[in-house]
Amino acid sequence: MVRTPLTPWERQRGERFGSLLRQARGERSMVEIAAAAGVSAETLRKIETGRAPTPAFFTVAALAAALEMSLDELAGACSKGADGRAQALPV
Amino acid sequence: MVRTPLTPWERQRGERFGSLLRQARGERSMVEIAAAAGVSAETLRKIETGRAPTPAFFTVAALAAALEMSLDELAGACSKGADGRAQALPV
DNA sequence: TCTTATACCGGTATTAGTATCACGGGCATG
DNA sequence: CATGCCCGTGATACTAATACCGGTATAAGA
Repeated sequence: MVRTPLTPWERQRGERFGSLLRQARGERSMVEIAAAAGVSAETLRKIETGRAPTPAFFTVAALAAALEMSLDELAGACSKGADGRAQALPV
Repeated sequence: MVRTPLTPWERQRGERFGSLLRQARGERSMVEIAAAAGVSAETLRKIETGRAPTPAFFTVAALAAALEMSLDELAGACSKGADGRAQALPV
């Protein structure tokens, strides 16, 4: 095995991550944010829907800048469960 | 064109990004930091040397946590030139 | 009703990130 | 000098991210 396939946990984390972005987007359209971040609308959609669970760092950074949110908060929120409790990382 | 190849600018940004990580690592070994972040040492090496110029977001987040550095500062530092001046993003 | 805009979905193509394997350099110890 | 150990590196394999295309559904407006 050369590259570990994404675990279910990572996919769930991707879904939570996408939900946060969608929530932060609010009323604004996908194309608007995607254009502001310099990524394609399809990419933004895949990230928001969790179909791209581990996006590139600078892609996320650009989106966060377009949405005016903190990367640290974003990463912190995704390491916690939906109920807000801290979630253990897989070994 | 299906996926845009990385531009020279993006590769240079990756080199700066890696330099920052290596600098932050200091005396500690690659394996130590990689193990703490939960990634392979080779991956950390590629990121540090700039051969993986656009690493995954959660990979960077884990490394930043292991190095105790801020993601926002990291992203901000990479959007600036080596001299510290702000650098224009590509269109 | 017809058009338009937005978002979702499936498929496809291509590049890039990540992990495993194998190798060489430095350094200590026998 | 030989041996083993740790670190970093090069090559290779495989999966995932990104982008483009076409189609579909829904809602708003002319």
